[in-house]
Amino acid sequence: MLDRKFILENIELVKQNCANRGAAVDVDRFVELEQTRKAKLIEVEELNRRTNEVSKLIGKAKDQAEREERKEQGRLLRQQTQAAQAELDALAAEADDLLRLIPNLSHPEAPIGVDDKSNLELFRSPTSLPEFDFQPLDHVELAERLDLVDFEAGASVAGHGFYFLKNDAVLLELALQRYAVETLLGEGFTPLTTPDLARNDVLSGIGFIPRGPETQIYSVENSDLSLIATAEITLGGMFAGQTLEAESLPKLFCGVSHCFRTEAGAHGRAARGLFRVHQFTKIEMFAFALPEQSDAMLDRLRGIECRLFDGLEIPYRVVDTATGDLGGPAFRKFDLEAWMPGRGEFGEVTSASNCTDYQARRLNIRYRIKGEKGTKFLHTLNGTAIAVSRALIALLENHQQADGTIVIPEVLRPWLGKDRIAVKG
RNA sequence: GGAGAGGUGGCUGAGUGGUCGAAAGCGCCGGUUUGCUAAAUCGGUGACCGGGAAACUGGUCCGCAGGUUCGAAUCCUGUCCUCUCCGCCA
Repeated sequence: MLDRKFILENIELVKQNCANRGAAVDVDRFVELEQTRKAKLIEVEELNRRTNEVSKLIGKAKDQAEREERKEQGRLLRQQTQAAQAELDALAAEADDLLRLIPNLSHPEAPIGVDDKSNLELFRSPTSLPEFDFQPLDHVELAERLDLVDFEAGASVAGHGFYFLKNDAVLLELALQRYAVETLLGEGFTPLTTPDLARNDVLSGIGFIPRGPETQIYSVENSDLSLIATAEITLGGMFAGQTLEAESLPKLFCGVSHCFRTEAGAHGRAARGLFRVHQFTKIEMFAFALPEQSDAMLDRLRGIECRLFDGLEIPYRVVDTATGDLGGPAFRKFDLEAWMPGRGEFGEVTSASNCTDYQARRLNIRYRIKGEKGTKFLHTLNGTAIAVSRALIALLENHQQADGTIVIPEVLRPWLGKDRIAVKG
């Protein structure tokens, strides 16, 4: 969320930003609520002050009569205080609900537009698009021929959108994980396997809505837990409520986790095969940074994503995400879209976001500079290293050969133990 | 899952109804002393929200949420977490 004071001082800017992002939030109503809230706060504090004053006097009362008289006075004050406090709480809750709906500010260079059609292509990969002298297959057909994925079994066990990886696809998943983690270790990231569930207040701190008709999240009945949609949730939640030393920043983590998404309302749209599934494995990068570090850190995360896909010899383009497509927390977001021959178009495979202090403020993650008074909110960033299901699509489809085999890129061979996937026997 | 113990400031740790935002020690910052370092010594040293140009000042915070009371770190309830023992288990 944004700083309440900042909103009051920059009402027009915030309204314009909401419009650019397609966020229908009543900013004026928030401003009005916030102003009455402040006035009420002063009133409550004054009542508290008087209540405290009276309470202190009771201990020093000279005799029983005076004591009783003051107690009565205290009782009356308490009633008034409680009433005022209740009004304040109601105002604060309503203002807070609105505040949490206001999206982050947007980077001045982010393209302005209501949806992904306004995304701006920045550059393309050194790997050029493949030229096939045969009719390329899509990953579903390839997986079928090579016996790599069992969609039917997935559907019968857990429903549409679930799948079993099989044979070399399993080795590929492990190889991709290992490749990503090794690369990130070389970059100074601390590797973590994270919980696949998280408390709902962590979810909403990161910016997800755990329950409700629009939710993308599976929640666990009779508990405060949900299945995570990304390790961004657990990694970001690690330091909730904590104050870190400035000199310990930036902190870099890579998380290995499963991701679960209901994909409510997304059926039929590019839903074939592994593209839009309810569960996948992902290696995620997460950074806790000082404000002055976050711009460069976003470039760094994007650079790592590019290098990972360069190593996989997969063609892609990098886009600067338009304001309307940023979601709530991101200040700026770069996506890598890999070429997917089966669809004949680019499909999102990774995403790197600078969320500035938006998540940190919700999760209350601060930093302290040695020798300076007070604390400030740090910046959080996240980026996909490898989302296995989508990386598999790009890998299979781009590296397919005329003879029906898949050539494995050099970087995965040490982990896979072979240079080619072929039909068995 | 069962039985206990406990969660207090950056850390250790006192505090069982008022003068407690909280002893003491450590750490940290500053002064004095001092060839240098160390030691000694004196003083300062929590966070958040608000008011004020500032000095300063009001409120809130002793895991979290409620309750009792004029008044709660302290009493009550719930909850989360940690530790120990037992059971179960990959």
